[in-house]
Amino acid sequence: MITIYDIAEATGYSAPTVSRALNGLGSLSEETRQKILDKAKELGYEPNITARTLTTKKSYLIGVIYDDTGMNMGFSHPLFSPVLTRFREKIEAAGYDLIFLSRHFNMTYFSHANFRCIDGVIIINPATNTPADFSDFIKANLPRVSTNSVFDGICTVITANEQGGYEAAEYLLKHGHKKIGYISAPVDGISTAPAERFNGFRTALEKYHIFDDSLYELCSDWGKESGAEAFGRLIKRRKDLTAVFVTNDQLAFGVYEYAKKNGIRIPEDLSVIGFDDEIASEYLGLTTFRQSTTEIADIASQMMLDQIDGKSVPPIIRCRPELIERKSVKTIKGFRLF
Amino acid sequence: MITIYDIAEATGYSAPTVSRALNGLGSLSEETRQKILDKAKELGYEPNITARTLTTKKSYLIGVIYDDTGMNMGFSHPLFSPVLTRFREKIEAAGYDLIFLSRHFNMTYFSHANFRCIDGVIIINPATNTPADFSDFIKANLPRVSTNSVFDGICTVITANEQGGYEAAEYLLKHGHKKIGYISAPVDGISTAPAERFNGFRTALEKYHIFDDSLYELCSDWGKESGAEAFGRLIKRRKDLTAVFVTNDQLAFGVYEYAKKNGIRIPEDLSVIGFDDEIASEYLGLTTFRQSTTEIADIASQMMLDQIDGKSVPPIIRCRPELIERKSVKTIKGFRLF
DNA sequence: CTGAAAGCGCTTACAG
DNA sequence: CTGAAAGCGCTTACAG
Repeated sequence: MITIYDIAEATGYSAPTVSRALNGLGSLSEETRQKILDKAKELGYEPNITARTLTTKKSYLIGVIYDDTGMNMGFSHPLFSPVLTRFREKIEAAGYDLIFLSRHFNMTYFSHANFRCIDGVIIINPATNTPADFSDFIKANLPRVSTNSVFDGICTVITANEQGGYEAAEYLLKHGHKKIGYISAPVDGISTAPAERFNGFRTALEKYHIFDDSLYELCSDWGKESGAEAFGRLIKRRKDLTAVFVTNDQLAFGVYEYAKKNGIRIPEDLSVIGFDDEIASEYLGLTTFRQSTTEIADIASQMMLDQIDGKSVPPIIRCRPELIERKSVKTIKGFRLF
Repeated sequence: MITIYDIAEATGYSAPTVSRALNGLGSLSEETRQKILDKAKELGYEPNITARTLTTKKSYLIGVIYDDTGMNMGFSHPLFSPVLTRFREKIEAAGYDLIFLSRHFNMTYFSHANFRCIDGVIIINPATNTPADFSDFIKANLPRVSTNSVFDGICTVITANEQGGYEAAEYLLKHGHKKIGYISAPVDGISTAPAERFNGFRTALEKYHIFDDSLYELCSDWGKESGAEAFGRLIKRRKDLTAVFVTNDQLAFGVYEYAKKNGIRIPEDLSVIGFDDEIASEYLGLTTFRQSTTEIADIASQMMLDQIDGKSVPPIIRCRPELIERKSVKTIKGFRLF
């Protein structure tokens, strides 16, 4: 391993001077700088971030909080996967590297962050088995951004879920539906999305005074089995339903399964709208919302870099989801709400 | 930030003694150790890996080579996603953290690895735009493992692709097919899978003297459009085909699309076998192979830890893929090869 | 424009 | 069983 001392010795300059030349800092004569740079190249010098971090406290490391526990999708998530990919691109282009934070060996996310001297943290999907606590990050004023859940004191870049819910209801209303159910993913304090989407949905229905509580059904988890069960409960209670809006596509897949087993045709007998636009959704022809992953990641990385630069950032930024029209919604003729 | 010097001062011992107590090294009296440990806890001491790495050259960092360029799936890949998830679990349980390696700022993967003082590297999916060169890793004898492509000098844990190809052909033969096409993903020197699967396939057909070159069709990339085009070329040339084995499910999806557009029914008119078992495959009823991602990741992490421990590891380990029977293969009656 | 000194937080021989 | 010394590779004031 070649160090700045090797370059210092080879050129006759001191280590600090070599350091300045390498970093383009201080006032050096052009000649000196060039000599040092040439020698560095000749010797195949490679900087050592570890040593630099020890003195500067800057690691150029961004911690990623991503825990699959309870989700069981690995990195194949319709929102998380593209957000992580794009965020990584942007953050690496700015000279930072991504490292996964964990909670092994009695460490908390925060102690792990300190252990690694990270410069910032992105919360994509925290573990849900034990409540994640981010207060330490906030107290320490570590640059931080969240891309899926709203946490007080953490700049959150997230889909305009309420608007999505409203648009879903409006879309169904426009297609002539009046009896519209809502199947919700768990409301667990981790993801705020199910409640937000429901709020928008409810607001739209209340506008026309057609909302009532028996339209709402809650799932125990985010998987399709859970969606099938919930829809079963819902349809038994409300046989008059012509449409259902589901928090996310996985649950909607469960509705498809239940429908298939029970001879309910989609969209002839039942219209469905989901959320997420998973890969399989295209194959099913499911009308659903696609979250603006590129926009979310771009803004999140910018918010991160801004905080690192000492700038203040807004507490929350909403990105509009896009309705992907396919063929799971039927138009009911002879009926017009608007 | 609390350092060992703070603990030393608070307890009256020296820094080296504190270090020994904290790390459980050297011969310390139980009393000393306990006093130091108690004080460390009381002060809220957290170790700093940066300083330790500088002296020990051990970072407890494993570099991940994962580049989406040209693949365009982000982290949502049927093989890579679960392998990365499981590998991460295992490696973190052993006290290591995962960091992504990139090639930004004129860095090579290797110089980035040195920059970060990583202890090992896992190659999941290297960038394909510029040929990745791993010779430096090998020369430096850095612990290394590859989970998708075979590189000389790098311990590779990979699916028994040839066996998969053989089994696919055998399965189709057993179901009465004799005219079986093969649609291959690009043979580009990065992924060895397409060629390996083809080899197995070819071996099986040659055994019964029914292989000929016009059964083979090569795709320009791994996407479904490419698969549709390739199948178009193939079926025009060989109208007698009753089945086709496709390197991977994405390409097989293209076959489905082409078939749908051209009134070819699956499996009535055409039997199809894919590889990967993507999520959408289940919805299509595609018979395909599932790679043993858990096994691959478990072995890969073990190989990594073994190398870190100075043990030697085998150059290559093959994991058997599992055939997932669904309904894309028809049995041709009245014909028996075996 | 350049260098001597000191320090970042930790560990490793070497003594005793 | 414990400590004084030195070093890992780099950067930051402080001088001149």
